[in-house]
Amino acid sequence: MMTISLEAGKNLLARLNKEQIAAVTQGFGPSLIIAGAGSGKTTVLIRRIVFLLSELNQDPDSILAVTFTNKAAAEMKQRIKVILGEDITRSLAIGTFHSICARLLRQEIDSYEAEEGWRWSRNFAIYDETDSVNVLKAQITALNLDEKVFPAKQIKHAISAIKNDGFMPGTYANNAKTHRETRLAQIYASYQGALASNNALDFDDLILIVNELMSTNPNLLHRWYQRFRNILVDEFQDTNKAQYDLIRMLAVGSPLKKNPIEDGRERSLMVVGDVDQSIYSWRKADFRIILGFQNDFSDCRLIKLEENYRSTATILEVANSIIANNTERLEKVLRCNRSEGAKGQVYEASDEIDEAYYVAEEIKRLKARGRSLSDIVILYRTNAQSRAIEEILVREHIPYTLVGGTRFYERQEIKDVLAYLKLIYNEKDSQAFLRIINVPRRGIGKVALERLHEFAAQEEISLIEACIKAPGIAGLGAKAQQGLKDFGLRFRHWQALAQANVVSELLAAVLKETRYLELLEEEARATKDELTMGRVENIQELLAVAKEFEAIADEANLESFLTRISLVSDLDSFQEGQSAITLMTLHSAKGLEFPIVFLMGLEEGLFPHIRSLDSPPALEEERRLMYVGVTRAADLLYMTLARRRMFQGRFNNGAPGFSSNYSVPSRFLKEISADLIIGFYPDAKPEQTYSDSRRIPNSAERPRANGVSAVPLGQSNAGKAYRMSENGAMRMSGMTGGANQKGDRQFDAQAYPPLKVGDIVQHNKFGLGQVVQVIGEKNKELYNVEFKETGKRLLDPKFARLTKIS
DNA sequence: CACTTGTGGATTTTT
DNA sequence: TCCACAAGTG
Repeated sequence: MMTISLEAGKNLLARLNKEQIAAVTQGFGPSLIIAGAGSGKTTVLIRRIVFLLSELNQDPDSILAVTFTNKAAAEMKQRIKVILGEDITRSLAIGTFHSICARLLRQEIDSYEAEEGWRWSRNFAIYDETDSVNVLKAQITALNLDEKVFPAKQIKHAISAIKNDGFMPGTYANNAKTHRETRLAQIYASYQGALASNNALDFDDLILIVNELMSTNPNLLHRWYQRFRNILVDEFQDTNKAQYDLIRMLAVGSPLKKNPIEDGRERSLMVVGDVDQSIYSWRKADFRIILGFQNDFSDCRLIKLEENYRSTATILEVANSIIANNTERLEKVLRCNRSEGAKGQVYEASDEIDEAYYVAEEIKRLKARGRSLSDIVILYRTNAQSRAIEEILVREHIPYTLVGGTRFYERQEIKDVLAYLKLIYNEKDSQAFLRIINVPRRGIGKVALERLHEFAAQEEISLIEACIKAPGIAGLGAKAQQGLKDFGLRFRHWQALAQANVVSELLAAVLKETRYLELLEEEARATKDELTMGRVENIQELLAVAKEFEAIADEANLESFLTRISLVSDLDSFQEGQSAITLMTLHSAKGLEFPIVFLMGLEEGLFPHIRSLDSPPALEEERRLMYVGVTRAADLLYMTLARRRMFQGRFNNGAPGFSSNYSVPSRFLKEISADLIIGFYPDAKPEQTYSDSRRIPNSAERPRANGVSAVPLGQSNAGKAYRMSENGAMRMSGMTGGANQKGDRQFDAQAYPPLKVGDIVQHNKFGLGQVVQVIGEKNKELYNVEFKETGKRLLDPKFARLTKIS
């Protein structure tokens, strides 16, 4: 390893400023790096790792580097590999909290037993949002609770929050105060028990269980404490309590707070973050952790990277003038390294179609002026906004890559096929079982499944065993009996195959023997259905993914394949440099940089989002999101808004929180000094629009996406078609047919008695509640009602039947 | 059991 | 608008 230092050492400090050098070359101990947007923190992190290895003589496997996305981890590894070579890079632990914890649990979970006696084994499944919500639904029903009062999705979010705060079911139950908290504790416990019986963990468990292991098992903690002597955490402002507890335990070797980092050996802990870019509080990230870090580690070094190398002076000033309106900040000034640059360009469109046309026209002009399409990104607050711009981009023949939205691994056909692999890997995974037991059709319906469950419970055998013995189940049709038995035996055969074959071969065998792909191909040929054709392609793509995985993975087995795909996001497969513009949400854009940025939908109620308007901290988070968006831009910044926006099939009126047909420009626009932007005249009506003479015709006359035919009318509600593009990112290539624009719909102003704050009301689902807020005016108001059972809810009196009491 | 039709209800961000 | 799920039909 000594050979590294000369070559690497020389370049290690090249082109770094004083603070960056200080961060890279500091000695051991704890440090906090406050890194403003565009201040080169990734470079610092990478060089710091190289410095630890080559100059401070640290072992590669003493390094733990936590990134926010898998993509960031992959990039970091790639750049280190170039400097230090493959062997060393391979032994570095670089990844997200979730992937690192998953890997650790594959080793350690056998020694974990919950208070309640639940256990998991190393082949645990990782449940995604859908799986978790389904389990939760079943539990809520089993507890005889009303799904209307306890909506599974909302409960999932609540449990997630509890887990991210580090509470196990028992602890939470003991601390439950309100009636609802007691109920929640009950649901939490039965949910967790159900996960255990499926040998499954959800995303949050990955971190929570590692925490439990570490804090209850001193030997185990000590082992990992000995190993990870150099810890680096990126995007530290978006760390939650559970994650921070874990880091602190690993750093100090004890679950108790305030221990010094000392064990007679050299250790370091470097966290890097920017309070102004904290945008994940809804995932229980807490930027106050970064503020408290110096207290927890009193000998902490503080280094501020305040030199911005990315953006023009104007763009930085725009960002600064916006973020200056926040109160909860850590003092920091971004110094600019570039010239003034062009002013921010604002366009007030008449509606979202006009807005999209403006962006498309501008992109064409930029291209004509020699800009590459890959230099351009379009950012928006909500995924739903992508639809309007996509349609125009397709129409104008501007290629684009969509990041987010419906992800590859969430598509039906992919989930189906993967469910086979998951079940083969973890036989207890009932979600996987339910998904595929009748896919393809085996003549097994609801009744047959109930019988099967009863039988399995009665005989105390697994569902798979029960399948094999299905001919012995009374009251089951011959078709179902045979179907179940065949499936059970076939399944055992696949399990045997899995022992001796690589993933792609196993996958191919499953596809062949189930005839899944064959049936799909037949259907595609027969119907010429775009959607089905896309599905066939997606499955072929999955096979390619498996093969690629085998080629590059360190351990190319089923276990690491499944772990990996459970934790990847759409963003992770996004590659820069393609000849296409990029579309994504502001959240996805964190950590990325583009020469040209379009921020769309700058309207009150959309951005800042309606759900944030009545909460000052939430509003500050929206502002940070705006700050993140602006600071993605290096050269040019565009901001657009639509005076009228089609929302759920109608214009703003009637949509929650909008009190008029016309939207109000985002307050963030008003916070920008007027001399930094052009095109924004808060009171003027837009004069010329791009779409006046070419409003989108209805779908029948619309141009076809990429030359393929649109979805036939009858299929319009069957879903969306997606196709893979060359780089593995998704592109929407089908259009939902049958849509026609009816224009503005009239409301008959219904006669309902207006309510005011303080009124007590009765709702037939939610029970008694009190109006705490009235939003909007006249016949369009909405009521924020606090219910005894369910808490606050925003209700539209046009839909919700509210009866005034008293 | 599989498929069609109808209705009600919902709307942020994602590892 | 559009999606999920319930109810109804072959």
